[in-house]
Amino acid sequence: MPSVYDPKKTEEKWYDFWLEGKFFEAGKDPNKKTYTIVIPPPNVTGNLHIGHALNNTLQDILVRFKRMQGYDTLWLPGMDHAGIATQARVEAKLREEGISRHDMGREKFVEKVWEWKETYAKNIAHQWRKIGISVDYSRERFTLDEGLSNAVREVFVRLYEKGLIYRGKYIINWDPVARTALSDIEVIYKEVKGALYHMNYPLKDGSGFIRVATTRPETMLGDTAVAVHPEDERYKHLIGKTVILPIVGREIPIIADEYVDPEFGSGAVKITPAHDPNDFEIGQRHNLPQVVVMDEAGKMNENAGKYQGMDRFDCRKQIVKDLQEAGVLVEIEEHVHSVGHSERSDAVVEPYLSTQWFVKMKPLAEKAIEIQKNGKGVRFVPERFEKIYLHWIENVRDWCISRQLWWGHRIPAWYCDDCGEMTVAREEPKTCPKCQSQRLRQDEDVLDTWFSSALWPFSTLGWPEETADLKRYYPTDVLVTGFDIIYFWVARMIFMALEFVEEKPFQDVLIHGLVRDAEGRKMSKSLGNGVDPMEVIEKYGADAMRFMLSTGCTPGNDQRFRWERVEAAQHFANKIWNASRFVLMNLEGVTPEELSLSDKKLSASDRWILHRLNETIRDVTQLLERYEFGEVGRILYNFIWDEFCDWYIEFAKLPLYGEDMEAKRTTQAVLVHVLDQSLRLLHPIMPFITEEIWQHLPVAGESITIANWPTENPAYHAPEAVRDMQILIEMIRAVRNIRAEMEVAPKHQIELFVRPGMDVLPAIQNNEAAIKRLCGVKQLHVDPAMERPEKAMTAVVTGAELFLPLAGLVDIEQTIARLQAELKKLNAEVERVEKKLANPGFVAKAPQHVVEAERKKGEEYKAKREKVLARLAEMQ
RNA sequence: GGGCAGUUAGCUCAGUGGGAGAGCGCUACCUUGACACGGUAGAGGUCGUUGGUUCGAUCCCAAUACUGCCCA
Repeated sequence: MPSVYDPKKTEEKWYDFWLEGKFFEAGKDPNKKTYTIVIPPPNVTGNLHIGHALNNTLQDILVRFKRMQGYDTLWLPGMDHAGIATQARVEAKLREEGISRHDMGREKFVEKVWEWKETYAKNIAHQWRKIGISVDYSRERFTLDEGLSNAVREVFVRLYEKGLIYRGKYIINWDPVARTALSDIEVIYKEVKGALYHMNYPLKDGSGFIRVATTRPETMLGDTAVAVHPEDERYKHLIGKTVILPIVGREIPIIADEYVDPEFGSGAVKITPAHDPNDFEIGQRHNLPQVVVMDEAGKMNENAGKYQGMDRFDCRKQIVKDLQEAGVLVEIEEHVHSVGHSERSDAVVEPYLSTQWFVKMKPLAEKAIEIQKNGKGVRFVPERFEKIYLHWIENVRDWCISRQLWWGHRIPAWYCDDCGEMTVAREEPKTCPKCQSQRLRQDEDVLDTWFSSALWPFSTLGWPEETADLKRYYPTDVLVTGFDIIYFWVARMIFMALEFVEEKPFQDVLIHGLVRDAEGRKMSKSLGNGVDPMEVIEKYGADAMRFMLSTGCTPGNDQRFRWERVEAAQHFANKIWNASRFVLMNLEGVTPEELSLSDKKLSASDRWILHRLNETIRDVTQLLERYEFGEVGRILYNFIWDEFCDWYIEFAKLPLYGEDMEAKRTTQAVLVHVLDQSLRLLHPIMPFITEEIWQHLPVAGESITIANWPTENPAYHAPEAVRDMQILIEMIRAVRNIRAEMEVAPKHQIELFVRPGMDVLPAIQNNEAAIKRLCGVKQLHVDPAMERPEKAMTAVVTGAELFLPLAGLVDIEQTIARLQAELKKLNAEVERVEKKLANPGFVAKAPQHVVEAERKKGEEYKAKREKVLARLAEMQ
């Protein structure tokens, strides 16, 4: 084994090994309990970003953990066709070649997208294996594959038949760049500096004018009324009168409607029913005409008169100029307001009147709200996200599901060219059910991508067929995802599942944060600050990346990506590697039988590390159950590095290099056991390096991926060994401290006198060799009754006094200074404890064990202080 | 406007109703038979501010300031 761990040489090898062994395939043992996760399907067009790496790592940790615990684990992989995103990218590519999708036609274009899909799906699959995820590829799904498309149709038809899907002409959010409708949540509101334009609309009777204000003056071309509040004294006399719409010349009425806020602007508003959602509703109440003045690309249409063909923003400039010249526009006021932008194209969203398909949300939401409120709902981790979810689902509006795209699930509705009848069906109808005509046309639109994603937890398991997988693995155990798609995805999966499978889709939802850049900014293409997980793996290995991502944060919180942290994780991997090298190098000629721990005589350090291993097993297991990955990482890091490597291995060198064969065997057995168990505990986080090392161990089985998860062994419970080790460690540190202060060369062996109390005497006597080795001591004298040596450096530790007669080096001044510093600390501690114990409230009300602990501490501090004072008295 | 997070060592972040922690960085020493991606010893914080609850608050509660996110 080389002295530096090289992830590149090992990672690829083991992933192939795992696949060949089919360790990740579910369903091998019907007697096992199941543990199921469905992967949040990444968009098929694109690379996995560092957020996917985090998301996948967390799931992999859970699945590997449960697999080792003996569950029949199914982690089901798959990808999403990502309608707008994918289509936009393929269109952009075609545009470079000077082709539009309309040139190609629908069929050819969709074929082209499928080609792209194949390329990118391969790419993502490759990235999955690099990250090391333990998914069951035999069950991989794609949102547009046949089974899932059947599920989509089934759901659509059933909802339609129930009256929960309808088609109608409403104001929707229109993306003029992607030229499609959007749902409410695909609109992102941003604060934008704009202006409020005040205009005087002249009354028809010549008696003056009425002032209205707007932020979108170009929409005035579509005005069909002016509205005022019915109780507004300023305008009461004008209700029912007519104004002449400037430029257009259309006569429009002044109407009264409660919706108008008399406080805002002039208290009178222009009404554009075809270009504003509120105006649309007012228009419906008052039977106003709806004049659409723009086309699908955001250009002014034939209803815009001389502005026809102009872009909406150019038109705004021109119309402002014209209105100013006409004396209609009387004031322009700076105004900050929030403007909707398309989540995908970032285009300013246009409220637009058009015919679309909708899901009626209230009845679906009700079920979800009900189970959540009576405690049978989904458990959100962290809890606070439940409120966010509930608030949304309680206020949800109908969902616009039709998209004017070609890439996606085509809406299963057909129109008869002869009688106009619409048919919604699972299979394409041959003839019109009303007039028997064969001239049927399928609806051109496709469904919102999230419609199919909403079915993911059950459609991937075979629904609507009652498959064995669906029976066995549904509902899933946990969904792991980011808070940014709670509305888009989590909420929709829940209400769809409740409607169609009548059971919630997952027990828990684990919400994680974003991975931000080192400055805390969101990673984005436009900033170019994204981190490619493949680059991280290339440089540091997947294990280091996984350790860094999964242990770098608290649940639900964002984290910053810092290369130094990946480097630290890499160093940790290397540390484990070298500790393992040490163990393996010292096993020559040992048979696996000799490594059995039973009937071995254990030393204090053996019992100590085994006791600590027990505690580590307990903590890691509990923390994983609670999704506390950050704590798991820290605990394993500290146990392996600070306790196993820094102390146990150093203690182990003595028997390993010594003559006592029995002691040597014992140490070897403990080393192998602790290493084996540590590797298992670490495997879910760092799968590659743990498999690599584990396979070198004499106790290894087929694969660590299916090795048993460690459990506590009560036989190794040894709190007294912990106490002994604490004393030894304190002593060793004190000696090293003096050596460092006195600049004693590390190679220079010294003489050490120890005057222990009777309570610590056995611990010291039993470990004299270790003390000598770790302190660089050639002669060690231990005697509870010893006389203080002349001219010696002195230290006081718990239960013992140390004397170092450093010939020619003893510095009285420095010793006094150090003892005085120690005295100062002890004084402070004693004072703090005594003050506490002097407080009758504390003694009376604090828990008994806390008071006891304080008393004990106080006594120890005082005893130590006495010794320090005695030493000082002798020297001064 | 409503809601939710965060504010702890130079930096990035953990954490706990009872003696403040890690990684990186910094200082000194050390290539000691696993590891310089290392070892040993150290320096460094009135836990945002102000009140309250409590025997005791960095932790619980309230207010407040700043930062960020979500919703309208």
